Amino acid sequence: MATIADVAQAAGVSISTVSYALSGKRSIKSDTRDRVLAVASELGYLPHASARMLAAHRSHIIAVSEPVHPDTDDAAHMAFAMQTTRVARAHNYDTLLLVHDDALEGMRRSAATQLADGIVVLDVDEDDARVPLARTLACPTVFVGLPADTEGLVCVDLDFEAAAREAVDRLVDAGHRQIGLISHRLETIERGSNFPRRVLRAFTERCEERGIRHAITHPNGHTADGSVRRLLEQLPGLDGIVLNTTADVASSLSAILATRGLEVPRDVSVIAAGVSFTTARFAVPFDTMPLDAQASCTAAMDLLVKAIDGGDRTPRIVLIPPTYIDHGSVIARAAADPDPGV
Amino acid sequence: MATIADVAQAAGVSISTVSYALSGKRSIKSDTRDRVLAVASELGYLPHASARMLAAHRSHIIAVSEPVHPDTDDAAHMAFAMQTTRVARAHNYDTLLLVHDDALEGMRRSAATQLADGIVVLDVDEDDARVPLARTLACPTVFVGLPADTEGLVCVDLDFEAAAREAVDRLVDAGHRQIGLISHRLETIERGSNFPRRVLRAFTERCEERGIRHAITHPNGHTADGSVRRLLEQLPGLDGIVLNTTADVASSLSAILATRGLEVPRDVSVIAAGVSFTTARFAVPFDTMPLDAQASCTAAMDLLVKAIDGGDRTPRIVLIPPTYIDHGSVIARAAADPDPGV
DNA sequence: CGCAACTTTCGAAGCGCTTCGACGATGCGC
DNA sequence: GCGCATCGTCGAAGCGCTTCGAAAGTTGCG
Repeated sequence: MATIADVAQAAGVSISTVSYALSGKRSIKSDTRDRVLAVASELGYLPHASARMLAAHRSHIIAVSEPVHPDTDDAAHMAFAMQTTRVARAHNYDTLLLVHDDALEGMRRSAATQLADGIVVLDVDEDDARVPLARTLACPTVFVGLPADTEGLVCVDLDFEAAAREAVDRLVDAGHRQIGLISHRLETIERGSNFPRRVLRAFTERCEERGIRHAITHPNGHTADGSVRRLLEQLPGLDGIVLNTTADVASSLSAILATRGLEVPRDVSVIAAGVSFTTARFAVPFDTMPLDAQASCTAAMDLLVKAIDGGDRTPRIVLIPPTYIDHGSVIARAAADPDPGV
Repeated sequence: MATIADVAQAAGVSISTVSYALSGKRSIKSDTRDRVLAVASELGYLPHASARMLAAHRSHIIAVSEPVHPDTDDAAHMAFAMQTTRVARAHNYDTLLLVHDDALEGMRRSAATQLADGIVVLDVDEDDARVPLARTLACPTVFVGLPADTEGLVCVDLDFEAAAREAVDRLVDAGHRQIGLISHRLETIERGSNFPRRVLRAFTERCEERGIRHAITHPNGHTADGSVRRLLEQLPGLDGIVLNTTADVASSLSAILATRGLEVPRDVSVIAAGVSFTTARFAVPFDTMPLDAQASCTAAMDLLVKAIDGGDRTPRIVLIPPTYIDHGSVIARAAADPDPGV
């Protein structure tokens, strides 16, 4: 491996000149700089990572805390971890994956040893133990997801409330009058996941504001079987469904409605809101406002880099407005509002 | 952050004594050592990662190359990345995630800058560009998966051939006489994935050795719809199915067979071989020989650590024998072999 | 009692880089 | 033509740790 000393010698300049030529932190005469760069690339010189870290007090590594519970939705988590990594690279950072069963230990260690310049916390629970920990760490930290107490934190998340409201509004504006919400399994919610509750709350509020009959159900297995039955019991004239659930439940919905003679969108309109899978490949693709890993991770990384490089650690909550993707699963009903609005 | 100098001063010894007391690389009188350890934990001392790396020529970081193609099976990949990380921690290594679109650049960089002590290459293609690259790197590398040319490499993989043979044997021994294989989509195979071909080959060979009628099909969508139709065309008396395909295709199988009046296992026995999803939660759970991330990653990490710490870089191929998990989806047929064997 | 052989601890030399202060060389104004 | 600011470069001081060699202090044996 070539060192900076090799480059300096080959280019006939001092070590510091090479360093400045490569970093651009001081001006170097352009022909000297060109010579240094040429020699460096010829020798295949790349600075030794730990030497650079030690001298510059900067590791260019970001730790990603991704805990894994039994009911973890692997595909969704993967997307976030991958996106975080991809976005980090765009900022010239590498990512260290922390999945140790004790997520706290990993965060503490990578902060204390200064292995990481910053931390991204994924899959945040309502009452997440990583929240109080982050408050004690000197290491800049960004949460992707909203814990209950956000005091002093930097958080990024999809605006689930807005997604729920928009789903209701779209259905109501298109003339729907009996709307059901298929939520996540109760165990998921009880385990502490936060966003399903936010959707529940906003859904209920908006339906009530608009004076619409509504019902909520939680699947108990991995299909929409029981959910559909319960919704129809409560809303015999069910004409709209909002989905905020898992991929397996959502993908089973059309077939299960079909067994009751209901077709999407002919009889029932469907909108997925704040879901982490794509509905495009379903037999009947549903309109969706996805929980977009790319948007969240990009915003989170911007904030993190700003905190690391710019020293701006102002606490803040960034809610990402949902994007509506139309797949034709919502149609206007006979009793449609004369002014569809939106 | 406390440094080693702080610990030394507080314990009234020299820096090197602290270092040896903590590393155990030289003997230190036990009461001195205890005092040092006590002071260190009292001050919450943890060695500065990059200083340690620089001095010890060891980063305690392993790079994990996980490329992402359009048809990537996210959940399966996640499992491997997570398992690798977990196993690495057990060896006191952290993992750096390399998912940059140019996987080669990441490997080259982390090796050249000595950011990583070793590399784990996941999701290996038949003709993987990372193979020739690894041969040029000084950094110990382990492949999880088998490329076409394994010359000089260290590779770990499930013994897919054995899994395919065992599936055939189990079915034949239980009296099945017309066996179909539902493989992966052709585009996946053409993209370069290796293991589907190994399964195809071994399946065909074994069926011919045992003189059994057989057929192979590739799904073209995300359900088993067309596959079942094609198999039944070729094998009207189809009584056994081997699955080596994706989760969505597999999970749709029972329902699709049902539309033809076929029930598992009453009419058709099913075995999944070398699949990366769990069949336990299917409506009808299938017997399976899973592609087990934990087994592969553990074996890979053992080899990698042996290469890093022990300097043993002998090329070798480790094939992990499949484990058969019985869920009752195979039953004996009328024409059963008098000696079920196995 | 003296010397060899340990045992225990220390000092100092790096690891390869960044960065600060300084120094000679130029350019400019008066 | 002299002083002053600016430019381009260099030397050296770390960053916090590991590790080698050696210096004390101890023990054992002839």
